[in-house]
Amino acid sequence: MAVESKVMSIGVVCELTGLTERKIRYYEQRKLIFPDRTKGGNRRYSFQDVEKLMDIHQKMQEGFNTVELRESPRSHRRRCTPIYP
Amino acid sequence: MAVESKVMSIGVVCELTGLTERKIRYYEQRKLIFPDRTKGGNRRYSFQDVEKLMDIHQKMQEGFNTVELRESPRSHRRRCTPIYP
DNA sequence: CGTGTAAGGAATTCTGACACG
DNA sequence: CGTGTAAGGAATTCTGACACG
Repeated sequence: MAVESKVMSIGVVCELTGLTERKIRYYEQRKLIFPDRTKGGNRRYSFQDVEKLMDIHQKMQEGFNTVELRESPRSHRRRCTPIYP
Repeated sequence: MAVESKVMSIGVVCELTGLTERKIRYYEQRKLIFPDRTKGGNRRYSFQDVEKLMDIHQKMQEGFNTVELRESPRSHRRRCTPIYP
C-alpha cells in the first residue's frame, strides 16, 4: 500500500531524487510519470514514482531521450541506428 | 526506509487518517507525534506517524486523554483511580 | 481538556512563456 | 529536445487567539 500511495509533494520528490521541479514536471509532460492531483491541482507522488524518476535520471545521463524511455519502460536498448550506405 | 520517511504534508495526513488539521497539530503539541519540518516550517509526516495517529484516534475515542497516551505509548491501561475513603 | 473557527501572513506549487541550443 | 528562469496567481500550511465547556 505505502509505496504506491501518492502522498508526496514535488518539493519532497526534489529532495529525494535530486532533480529540479522543472525536470520532474517535464518528465510528466513527456508521459514518463503520472502523479495524482489534489483538488487544488497540486501534484502528489508515490515512492514508486520516486524510484521511477531516479531510473529516468540515470537513463537520461546515459544518453537516452524521453521518447526512448517511454517506449521501453524496462528494456532500455538503444534503437538500431538506421543504416545509410 | 519508506515507512519512516517524513514526506507527507498535513493535508495528506488528514485524508489518510480522517483527522482534522487541528487535532493533528494538537497531538503534536501534547508530544504524541513528532513530524519533521521543512526549512519554511511546514510539517512533514511519515507513514509511521499516520499509523500512530490512527492509534491515537482510536484511543481517544475509547476515552483516554493525551497525557495517558504519552505516558504509556504501548500499554494503554487506565491508571488506578485514587481511593478516597 | 480537546477541538472548532476566522484572521493574516508565509511557504509551496502551478501554469505559460521566453531563452538557448 | 531538455532545462533554466522570472512572473503572477492560486492552493496549502502556519501561528496565536477567541470560544465552549
